[in-house]
Amino acid sequence: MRHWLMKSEPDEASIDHLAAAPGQCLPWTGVRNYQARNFMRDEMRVGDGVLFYHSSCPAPGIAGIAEVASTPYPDPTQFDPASPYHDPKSRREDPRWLLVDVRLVARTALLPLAAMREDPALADMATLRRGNRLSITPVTPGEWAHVLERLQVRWARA
DNA sequence: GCCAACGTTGGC
DNA sequence: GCCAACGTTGGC
Repeated sequence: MRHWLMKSEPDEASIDHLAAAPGQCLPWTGVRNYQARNFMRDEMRVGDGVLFYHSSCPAPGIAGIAEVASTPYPDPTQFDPASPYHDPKSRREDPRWLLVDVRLVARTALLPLAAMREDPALADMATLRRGNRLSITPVTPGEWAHVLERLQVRWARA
């Protein structure tokens, strides 16, 4: 099993939205970056662990734990002209953008970005690297175990 | 609002 | 294929 950090703007999809969703599960819509898409399309498996990260907000940081809850499938928003994620160049016969569903495992206290940066155990985290803008990044087993420990989350699959 | 960093576009 | 221009991300 692999582990991931997935960024979401809480205005759009916060950990609270996830907790309130049917089955505490949401489709990860809106990814329009090929590298992030490829992680979902090629490397994620159902049951993979997810650090749910709040970005572009007053208090950025890890807000909870989630898991990958589906295999990849086409992001419906790419075909919706009314959606901000509409992609007129994507064809239904050959969808450009795929997504996975994500299910809540645990809401946690916020692990603020500043605290992540101060933590030597997280010094090499992909998402903390200079200039990184990827909304989905791999998390190593060590980083995953460390974050769950800090957040006091016990998870059978961890 | 600012700005660094990166990704994408499109002319050539 | 190159690369300048432009757009986006995301912290501050």
